Formats: sequence, structure tokens, C-alpha cells
Amino acid sequence: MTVTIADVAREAGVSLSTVSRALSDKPVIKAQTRLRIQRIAADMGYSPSAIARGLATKRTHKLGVLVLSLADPFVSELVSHMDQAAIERGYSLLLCTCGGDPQREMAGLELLHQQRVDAVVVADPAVPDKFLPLIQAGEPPVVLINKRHYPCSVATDNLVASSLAVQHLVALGHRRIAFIGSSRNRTESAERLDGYRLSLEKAGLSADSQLVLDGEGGYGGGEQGARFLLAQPCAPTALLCFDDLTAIGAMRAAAARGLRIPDDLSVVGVDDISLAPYTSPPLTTVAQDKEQLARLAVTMALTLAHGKGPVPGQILTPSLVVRGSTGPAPSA
Amino acid sequence: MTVTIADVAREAGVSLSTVSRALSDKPVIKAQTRLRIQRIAADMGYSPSAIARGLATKRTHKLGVLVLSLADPFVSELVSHMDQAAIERGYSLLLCTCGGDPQREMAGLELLHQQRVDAVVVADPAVPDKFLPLIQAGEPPVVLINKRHYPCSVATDNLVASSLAVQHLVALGHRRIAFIGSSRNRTESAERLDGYRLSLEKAGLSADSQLVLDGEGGYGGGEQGARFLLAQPCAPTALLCFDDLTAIGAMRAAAARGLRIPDDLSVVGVDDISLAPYTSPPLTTVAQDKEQLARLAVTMALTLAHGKGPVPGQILTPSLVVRGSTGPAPSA
DNA sequence: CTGTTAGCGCTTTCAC
DNA sequence: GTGAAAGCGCTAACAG
Repeated sequence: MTVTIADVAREAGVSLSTVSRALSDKPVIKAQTRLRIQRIAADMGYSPSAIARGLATKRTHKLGVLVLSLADPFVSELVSHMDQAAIERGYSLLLCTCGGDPQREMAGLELLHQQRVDAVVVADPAVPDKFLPLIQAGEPPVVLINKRHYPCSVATDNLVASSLAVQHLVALGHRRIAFIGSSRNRTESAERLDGYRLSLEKAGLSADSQLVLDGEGGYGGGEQGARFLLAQPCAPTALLCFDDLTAIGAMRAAAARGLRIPDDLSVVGVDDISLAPYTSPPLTTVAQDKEQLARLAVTMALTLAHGKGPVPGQILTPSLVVRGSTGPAPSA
Repeated sequence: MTVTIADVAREAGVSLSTVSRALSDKPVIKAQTRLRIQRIAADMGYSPSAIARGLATKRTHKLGVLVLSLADPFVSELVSHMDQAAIERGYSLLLCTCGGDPQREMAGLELLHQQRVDAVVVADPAVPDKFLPLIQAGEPPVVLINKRHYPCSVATDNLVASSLAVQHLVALGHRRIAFIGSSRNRTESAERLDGYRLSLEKAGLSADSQLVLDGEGGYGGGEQGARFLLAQPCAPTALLCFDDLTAIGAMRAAAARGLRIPDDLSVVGVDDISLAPYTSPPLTTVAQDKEQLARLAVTMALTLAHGKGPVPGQILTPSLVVRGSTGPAPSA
């Protein structure tokens, strides 16, 4: 039913291999016959089977992508950029979301392997340590996003990220700066917390453990976290949130308490998702260069896929984007 | 290097087919030998090649997904649900974003076909009409999301969607209700506009063409649209926006003009993305049942993939979710 | 219950 | 330049 290379060969009166060569633009074929064959193939509605080709060449031109959930805008923007980068190089993305289920994290990687993807990019905050042996086996090669402690990774410098935020807030006169983490993103959250502590110390402020909270992640985590923190006797004047989602949730909690942002409370996020300029007030945040992250990850993955490894990990420096959600500390 | 079924067979002292059967849990194998083989396979680190299996069975257990862009939360939430539904049925998603480039829309479909996906789900607002022949060819079978005029589609009823919104606004006393469309989503926008006009008439209000605007889509489209509408001499008291993104952009423009929502201006969106409850004020919107949309699409796609077609299109009824962005029309 | 034998659709030496 | 033939790793009749 589907037309194969053999059908085209018969129709064109040439051999299988000639058709194969003509269709893959191998230079050895006489230009004239190549054109003729290509025309015939097109006329017959021939569509090459990537499956068969994959079997024969042991290359699928597919990149596996393992993520926690596409519902997170940071992730989906990242994947979006990866797809863009992949397409430019003739690759497609095989997607696998594992929703935080540790069972499925492993299953996901195995699944991608079975599909014989040429490489996989993992953008899941919860990579279990069991991954390590699989990753080091290099079959398929794996590159991780925002996991700087793993071998092949491209990551934003989380310490710098929270430092930028803290410095900004300190410069605005804030003294009681809280941190709302995300248990969904344990390791990253821990790094950002470190950066927060370090730069607080550097500014001569002691990190009050009352002001550090581990939210559950997402909008809800931010909302609950902020609700709790703002109800304390000595509430913070500024909130450093794990990410923009958390920050948005926190702003909601603040609004519910009747606090005005940034007059009564400053809020800063991390990521700079495309929504950030559109919150009200617009969100001050520390931007991760998602496109660069994506491109580097794809490039690295393909490099490994072509056996040209190992490659050094890359660390990107985030940048502060000041918008309307931060302001001078209330004088009261 | 990679261990194949033949290696396992040799190691286990049985034939290829026995291993194949044991590994795919075919009932005919003696339980004991099956277990033995499975153990040996596992020990050897055997990982079945989906590629080879695909060639042999002509089923890849892969679903192609064609979208405009994952950067749109509605889309990414949809894809997220589709992945969930697919996994439950033993399928994976092959993703293809085509960023509105009509060239790539066709290329994308062809690409997915070459990968021999069992079926494809298109959630791209801009399906060019050239698709139709390809779609009807049924190779691979295609199901469309939110394209009710196409053969196999699962769609939210856009007329009902905007009617619900308009009725809600009219009930609140609004008379000057504007509509901000999205040129990025031409056909859907047109349907929602129809619903808007119809229900306006039904309410005895004439649709003022001054109040209908075709935004460019996304946050920016909403912002620009609202900026323009609100600057008019006889500005609207309520805005029906193409989607939540547009609504969020519109709210920003309103804030920039110093308008208070919902006191001075009511805003309603469509989609009910997960962000909607977290805007300030929380967004009143018409919810599409994204999970249902996704599940039906996947189910329909798989049904077609198994040759059990054709299937009837499905229309889902949206529902109004009243939050804080709408209120009584200003009495002034 | 298990083994033998053809393919699935394509690429790729190796000859001519 | 082009053709013939041998796989890639697996499944699926068909026999036993």
C-alpha cells in the first residue's frame, strides 16, 4: 500500500541502490538520473521510512526530552526553544513527561533508549541519583539542564541568580528578606537558597531561619508560603521566590492580605517567563537565558550523539530584570 | 555492542523466536522458560529496539503532535494532558512545533509521516487548507483540535464560549462590550466573534463595530488592543478577549491607564489556563476542558490508528468561571 | 511449546 | 555510475 523504494526502482527501471542514492543526494549519481528518480518518487507519493532508515543507519535523528511537566511555563518555553534548535539541525523531539513520579523517571529514560533516540536532554529537576550509572553508560548520551553537578550539563548559575536578587533588594534598603523555596525542585532550590544565604551574609545581614521556607512549588507553593510568612509577627519586607510561578502565587497572597506591591512588599522571582512582564505589577525577576540553555543543550547532545564527546559542562550567568514588583523598603 | 535478541537467544540456548515471544509476554511460552529468558535478558542489559520492532510490525506506538508553539500555556497544558493520556496507552509523543510558518506546517506533517507515527494530533490554529487532502488520505490518520469544521476533530464550542461570557457581562449591566480577537488564531477567533455578535443581538444590543478589534494574539495583542479601545471617546466598560493571554495583556493596558478592574472595567478571557486564578484580580474566563479535549483527541487518534474509523467529531461545551475580573458595569 | 524461515524498508560494501 | 547482495533487530507465519 505504501510505496517503497523498490516500487520507485521498478518504475524508474533502475536498481534499489540507485534510488536510495538518488534520494539521499549522494554525489555519485548522474545528475540527470537523480532528478528523474526524484521526480518519479514524488509523483508516486513516495515518503521515506525513517524507521527503516533508522534500522539501517543506527541513527534516528531524534532527540529524547525528559521533563517533569510541560505545565510549567519555564519548561515549555525551554522545550519550545529546543524544538526550534533541533529542527534546524534536522532532528525531532521525542517528548516524555514524567510528572514527578520517580518510577516514571527511570521508565522514561528507558523508553527513550528503546526508541533509540540519538541522545536525550533531561530537564527534570528531580533526576534521581539512580540515573547516574545510566547516564555514564552513555547509551544514549544524556545532557542535563540545570544540574551543574552532573557530568554533561548546561546550567544557569543559581548562586549568582539569588545573589543578584538579594543585592537588588538590599540596595533598596530591605533588611528582612524571606526565601520561598520549592520542594518540587529540590536541588535547584537548595542552590538558590545557598546564594541567598551567602549574599545576605556578605551584606552583613544574618539569615533569619524564620524567613526561609520550603514551599511545595508552583503558584500554590508561593501562595501558601507567602501567606505563612506574612502572618508572622515580624513579617519580611521582601520575598525572594524560587521561580516566577512561586512569585506570582506570593503576590496573590500579599494582595489577599491587602498589602500593596511594591509599597508594602517587594517580590522577586527567577526565570523570567514570558508572562513576567504582564503580572501586575510587572514582576522583577532574575532571567535565565532559556534560548541559550536550550541551544547549548541541543548542541551538546548532538555532539555526544556523534561520538565527539566528552564535552565540558556549561554554566550560564543569569541577569537581573528590574520591573515593578520591587521598590524601596517601607520606612515604617 | 548493544545486545540483541540473538545474543540473548544464544546465551539462553533457545531460538530467536522463543526469546521474542518470552519478551513480549506471549502466552504460549512455558512460564518457566519465559522467566528464565527475561532474567537473562535483564542481566545482559538487553533493551528492545522499538525501531526494529516498528519495522516488523508497522506500528510505532508513537503519536505525532503538531502545534503552533509550546510557548502558549493553553497549548502546553493540552500537550501535557495528551502525553499523560498517551503514556497510559503505551504511546509516546513525537513533537513538532511549527511556529506559524506555513511552510513548516506541511513539512511538519510530512516529517511525522516519515517517522511513521501511528496517528497525529494537530493543535495548530493555522492548519492550512492544503492539509485537507493529506488529512483525508488518512496516512497517517489525523485528528484536529478546535477545528470543528474538519472531519475528525474534537473542539470546544466557541459560539457557546463567547455567549457565556457575553451573557455574564450583560447580566452585570454592561452595554458597551468590546471584543479583542487574535489574528494568530483566525478561525477560532472568527467563531468566538460570531458567538459574541449573536448573543449581543439576542440581548437586544447592537454590536458596535468600533468595539471589535483583531489583535495580533498573545499578551501583546491584548495590550495593544485594549490600549486602543480604551482610548476611544466612548470606551467599552467590558472586554471579551480571545483568550486568557489576550485578557492578561488587556488588563495590563487598563492598569496603565489607571483603570481599576473590575470597578472601571470588566475583563473576561477564554481557556482558563492554570494561571488564570493567579492574575490580579483573578481572571473571569470561559474554561475549555483541556484534559477532556486531550483525552478525546488521543483516544480518537488511536481509534483511527487501529483502523477503526471513521469516528464522529466531538464538541465539548465550555463553562463560565467567574472570578474577580468582572463586576457590575460602572454606573457613571 | 519451540525452532525455521521470511520478510519489514532502507543503506552500504563490494563488484562490474 | 550503477547493480547485487548482505545485513540492521525484530516479528510472524509456518512447521514440527
